[in-house]
Amino acid sequence: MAGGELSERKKRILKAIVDAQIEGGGPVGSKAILAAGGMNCSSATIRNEMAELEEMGYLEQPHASAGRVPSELGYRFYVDSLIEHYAMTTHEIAQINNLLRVKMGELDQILSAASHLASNLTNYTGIAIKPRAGSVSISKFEGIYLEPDHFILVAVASTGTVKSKHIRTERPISAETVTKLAEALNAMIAGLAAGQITLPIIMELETRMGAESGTVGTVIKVIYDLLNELDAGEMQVAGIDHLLQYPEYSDTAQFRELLGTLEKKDDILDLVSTTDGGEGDINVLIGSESRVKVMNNSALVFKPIVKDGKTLGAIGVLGPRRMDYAKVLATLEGLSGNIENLIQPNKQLHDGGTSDG
Amino acid sequence: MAGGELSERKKRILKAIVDAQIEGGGPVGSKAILAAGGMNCSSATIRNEMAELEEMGYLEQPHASAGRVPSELGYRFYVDSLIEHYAMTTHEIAQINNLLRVKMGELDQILSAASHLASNLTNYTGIAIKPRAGSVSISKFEGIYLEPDHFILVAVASTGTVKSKHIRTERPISAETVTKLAEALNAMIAGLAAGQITLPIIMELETRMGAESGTVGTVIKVIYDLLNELDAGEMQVAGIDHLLQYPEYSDTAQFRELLGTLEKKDDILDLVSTTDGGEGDINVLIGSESRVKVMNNSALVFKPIVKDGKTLGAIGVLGPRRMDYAKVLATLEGLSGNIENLIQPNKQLHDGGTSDG
DNA sequence: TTTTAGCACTCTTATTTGCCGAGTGCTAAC
DNA sequence: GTTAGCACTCGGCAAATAAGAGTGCTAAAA
Repeated sequence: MAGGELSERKKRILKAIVDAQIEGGGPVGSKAILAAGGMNCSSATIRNEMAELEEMGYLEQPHASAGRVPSELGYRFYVDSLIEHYAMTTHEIAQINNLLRVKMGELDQILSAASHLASNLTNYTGIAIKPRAGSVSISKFEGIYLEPDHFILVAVASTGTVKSKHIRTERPISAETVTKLAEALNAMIAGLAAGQITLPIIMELETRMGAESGTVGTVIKVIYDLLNELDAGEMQVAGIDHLLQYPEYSDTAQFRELLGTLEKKDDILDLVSTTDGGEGDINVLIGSESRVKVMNNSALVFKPIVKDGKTLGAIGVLGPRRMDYAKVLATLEGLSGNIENLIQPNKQLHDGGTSDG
Repeated sequence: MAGGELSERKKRILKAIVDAQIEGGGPVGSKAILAAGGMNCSSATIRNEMAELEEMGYLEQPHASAGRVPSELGYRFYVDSLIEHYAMTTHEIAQINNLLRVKMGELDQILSAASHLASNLTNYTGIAIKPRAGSVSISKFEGIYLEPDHFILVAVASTGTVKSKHIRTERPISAETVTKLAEALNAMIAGLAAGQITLPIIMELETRMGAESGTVGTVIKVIYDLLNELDAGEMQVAGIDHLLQYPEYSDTAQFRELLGTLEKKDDILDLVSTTDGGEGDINVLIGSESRVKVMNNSALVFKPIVKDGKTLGAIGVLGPRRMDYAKVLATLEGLSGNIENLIQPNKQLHDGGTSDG
């Protein structure tokens, strides 16, 4: 892991192999490395070195007469120690700035736009996530009266997310009752996580509503649902089709499984929600490091979006294990920086007086 | 088209071919039809009939020494005239009832659940759509004050959809101003489609807000965005992975295009929004009938969800051209019936006092 | 001790060839 | 109008062959 255990030449060879892998595809042999340049020795020497690198676990050989391929450990070492800084083109930078500047408003929309952008800039699959969280609460309630038996409950979550639910009552209620209900909820339920809404609180709520307590049961159930939805997180995927351009996804059955995993969302949502490489750092999960078996020859890179120390979301990229890490890392850094600027009210870069959340 | 032009025996042969196609896959020959039963003639006669059916355009021959395959016209005739009623199993019915009964609340969620269900019950891809519409308006506004420079605008659309936007103001405003703004919007903007919000109206709105008119410009812009989002429709896809089990999607490049189309949403959203086979009827688009070229060997079946004569959404199924139309039609009928029950307040089947929208 | 050149060997991939069988269309008899 | 029989066609499969890429090893050179 230290990296010091590899001679300079071994590093150079490993890097050459990973680089070739990233653009090319197939296994790479000793002559190809020589041809790539930067080596002042013969192919025989390179062969010897490669044999040693294989023994150390950095390389693998698909079969006896093929070239070498980096192992998971090889990629890990590359990402940790050999990666070069990728300089985004002005065009790429402009794309990030433009799209996100136009998009304003909800974090959902920003994340969604960001995942599309991540996908298009990198040619892999983009992912936008609102992580699972155990302790989301609702900071503000509001009721919107529509008809005598129909109103809407709007809830602003502690994360800033706004959710609403239609509620139909069995007995007619008035607009005033709805207002009163919202006030009561703000007084009693606001700030509580799902687990903290206890029976005594509900009973007090009913007392407070007095004769109009009929809907309290329904409303509480709706709030539970709301909090659960909020806790459950969200995930959007963009540009899955990009993956099909890479031969590692040409196995239909395997790709189908991956598609299923992406649709089910659970696994990846869990993964991102529970993996934290420290405050807002980029995470790189290579192959089996992700614990999701269908992603064993894929890599997932993601970066949390943090505001005031709270993780509000994450954007990521999913691609083949041999993805262009340098480019992906740079893109995600660029995107997340932009997003965090957008959502930090203090740092707001005003453009035309529009605003955001 | 009339169907009368086909002899009873030709119909039976065509039906046998389509049926075999639906479960089996490959082209079907005269002997296979004979083996399937129901024919009281020899394979030679069947061959003769098939040759005629091919000449009429109902069948096609992939190559000279293969069996026959139904043409688009063949499938069309099958769907229009030969299809048999599919009886859902009690298990299937139960699944529909259960899942949709538990799910309550927003149409979005119901549609989403329905598309998943459609996908799982049919083993094709499920689609949930809120169609594009040119004339969505907002029936009710509400403002939620959060901080001196930060409030939320909540809008209830004429379709029942609730949307919200965070708004940050340049100058501090009070909670009362937010309330007043919402009232003014309800008085002046509610009920108007995007195109109807004219300058005079905006100016009157500013007058009405008097000294606090500073945010009107921002708010109007947000409302425009809101209306555009509402007009643009929405689309969700569930169970794309199912498609990969069918050999017609084994061509990676082609499948990739289809995936792209499903992600872009535009084409299909347009298609569903502009195709109306009359009030709430099921639409069956086979192959090139859909005008979307990547769907040329697919079929799209969808059913609008109608409430009070207004189309609020649609659920559909996308699969290979040789899909099990009988099953798909039955499933969509079952689902849509259930959904419409759920959203018709008059017909509400109460369960435990919870409610829906 | 390290590096290099050379060579035999291995294993994959692509291509060719030949064969089998499914299915047809046609003709002639029923 | 229907059926049996038969020659013919064409795709798919499998074995056989050829080509190539890359390795490991040995022995000589630095």
